[in-house]
Amino acid sequence: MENDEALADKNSHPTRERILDAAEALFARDGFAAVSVRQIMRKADADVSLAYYHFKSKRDLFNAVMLRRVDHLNRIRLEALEQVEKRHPDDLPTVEEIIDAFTSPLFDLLSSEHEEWRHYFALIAQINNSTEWGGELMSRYFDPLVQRFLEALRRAMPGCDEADLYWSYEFLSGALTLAFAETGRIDNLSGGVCKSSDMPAITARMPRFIAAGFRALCERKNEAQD
Amino acid sequence: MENDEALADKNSHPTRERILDAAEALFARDGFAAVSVRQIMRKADADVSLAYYHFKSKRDLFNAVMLRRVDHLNRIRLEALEQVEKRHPDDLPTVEEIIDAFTSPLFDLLSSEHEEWRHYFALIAQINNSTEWGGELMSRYFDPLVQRFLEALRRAMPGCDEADLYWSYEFLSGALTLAFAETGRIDNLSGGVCKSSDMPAITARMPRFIAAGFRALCERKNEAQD
DNA sequence: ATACTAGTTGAGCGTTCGTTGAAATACAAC
DNA sequence: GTTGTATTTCAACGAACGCTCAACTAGTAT
Repeated sequence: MENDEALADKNSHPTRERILDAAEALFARDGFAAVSVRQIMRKADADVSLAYYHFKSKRDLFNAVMLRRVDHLNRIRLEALEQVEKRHPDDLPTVEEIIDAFTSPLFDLLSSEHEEWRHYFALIAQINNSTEWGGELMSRYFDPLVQRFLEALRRAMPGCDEADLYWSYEFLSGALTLAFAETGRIDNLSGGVCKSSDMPAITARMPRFIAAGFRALCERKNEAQD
Repeated sequence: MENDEALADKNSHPTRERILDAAEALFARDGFAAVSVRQIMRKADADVSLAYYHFKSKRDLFNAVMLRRVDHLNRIRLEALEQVEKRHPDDLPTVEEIIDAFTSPLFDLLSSEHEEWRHYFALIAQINNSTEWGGELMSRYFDPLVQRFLEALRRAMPGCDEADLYWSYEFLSGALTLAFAETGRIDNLSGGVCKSSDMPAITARMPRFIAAGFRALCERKNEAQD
């Protein structure tokens, strides 16, 4: 918040993208309200008023930061699901395979050299857990894709109760966003045994954990419904 | 952010508590940085400088908001765990029972008339998913209690891998905080089938979902460990 | 009544906020 | 070169920020 970080190379990218990169990194670390436009432009190595020339306002800049990545994210996740379904021309994909198609594209983005996505996922975690923006923004960006995945899950678990399915997704969403936020909490709790940034460790565990949860809730039969 | 909400009855509570209540509600809705001290004191119906008399700074006020509830929270959760263990003088509690002891005290707080806790949980959700504060603050407040629960889980799942256990808790933590944040996301996604504020619906589902996840990760045997 | 402390008030310090407008530059097409 | 458009610079607006200080009131004890 106080120290100016390494500022962007002025000739490496066009100004508009440098602003988006700087805003993404700062919003992700400190949140929308805690970051000033001046701070962003200092990091982007450009004049303050350029933020209002390329984007109309601070809020619109925030939206632009979000929209730059959300389309690509939705596309590769949809492709992963279609890939899984193509692998099952006759039978149906399992719950594990569907959850894996939902999560593994994110792992791929973080395992690669693209540091940029790390900031984006930290930002998503903040928004998802925000009372003021969470419900509306996350729905606007991701609900169509999520509905597509829920449809696949309904087929994998026929007769599944609708409320059970939606709540299961809520639990998945919470676990996923926190794990990707890399807050360092697990580093402290485990005394260094686990590291927030250890993506392979998450890849190996989350689909199994989440799929078991879905099964326990949505596949239960002949039981009282609270 | 713009409209001043119903301000507190000046004679109902002492000033110090009115400030804490107002700060809690506003921090929970808009986040630490988005709320000004003036805004808080307007809602508390008290002069700005009283915030700096009763608390030293905005940041210290925030800490006071947190500390007011965290002790009570840790105490009733510990009691719930001890209650479960007392119910098993000879054998061990099941994973479901331990998870239930971890979560059901929260449900009780929200199911009762105490609207105040609702704000607090929304605040916790923000902090837990914050890159800058999440790791440190959450550990400081909750790690001793969490360690106590993890110990019980180790006994319930002997031979459990340590990393599996810590990651399982990370998933639990994410699912729990999002569900309690009541962001309204599930209302949108489900088209009204589910409601964020429906605590009985969560009570009936979360322990089962989470316990199944723990079991799937920590009870697996004779498998490759990536 | 006096003295002491806890609590409250209102004015205002210096700084930063989001945002804007006019002037300057860059770079293309004619 | 001239025109035109896209981008950049610089200075500044009013408003709000976190915070402080000296004065004032309320209550309690001597």
